[in-house]
Amino acid sequence: MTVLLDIYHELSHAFGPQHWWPGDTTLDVAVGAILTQNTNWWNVEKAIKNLKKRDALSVKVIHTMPVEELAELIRPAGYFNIKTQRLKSFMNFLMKDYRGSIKRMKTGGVHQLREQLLSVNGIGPETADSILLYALEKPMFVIAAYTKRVLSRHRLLDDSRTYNEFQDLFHSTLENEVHLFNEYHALFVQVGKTYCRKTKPLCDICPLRTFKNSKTN
DNA sequence: TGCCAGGCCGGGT
DNA sequence: ACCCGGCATGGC
Repeated sequence: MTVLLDIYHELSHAFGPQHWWPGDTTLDVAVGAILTQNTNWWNVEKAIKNLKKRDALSVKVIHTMPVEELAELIRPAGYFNIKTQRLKSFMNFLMKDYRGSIKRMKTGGVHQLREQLLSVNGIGPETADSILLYALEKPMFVIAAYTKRVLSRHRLLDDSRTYNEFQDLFHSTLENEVHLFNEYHALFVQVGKTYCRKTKPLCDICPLRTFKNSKTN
């Protein structure tokens, strides 16, 4: 019925299950969401590995650790000075509002949680929604640069639309289900990386080429 | 080699 | 309300 659901099925068929953040703890996911801002996931994995090796993937340890030491551990993720501050801000928030336990966020209402996350310095809409969806398992659709690019390349929604307008499109035309949103966002990243790069796009063999100019509502 | 990666902030118009 | 420079490592 809806084009967006058809696109999901096409991507799912083309790429299969994405299983982002499988078996990771709630905190692993949230830390990963901050570290991966404008950064290749491969670099983030090295930083996460460094943290785990030092038993530093915990709210209290990151909260307490000297910034120089933390920066050194997450260096491979890039922007390490700014991301050190962002991790610190996030842990401050968890200590202050949730007594240092991110799991305590799970009982909260999704809209209130989103506002709280957005108020943390260093957490914007995509990072907040990634934490809500992948860490707290709330049905919040995540919009990435790839999501915008893929949809605008196919003339389904203009790239100049805002984050919230892109998000509303998914929230209003799809069932708000965690599993669907989880897979779908990951699939947009996958198809974007494979066929929708800024330079050398492969539009002629993209699995979504037949959806060009489709109406989205 | 240069460009890019699962953004966000702060200062300027 | 936008627009833009800065942030930084590692892979292709």
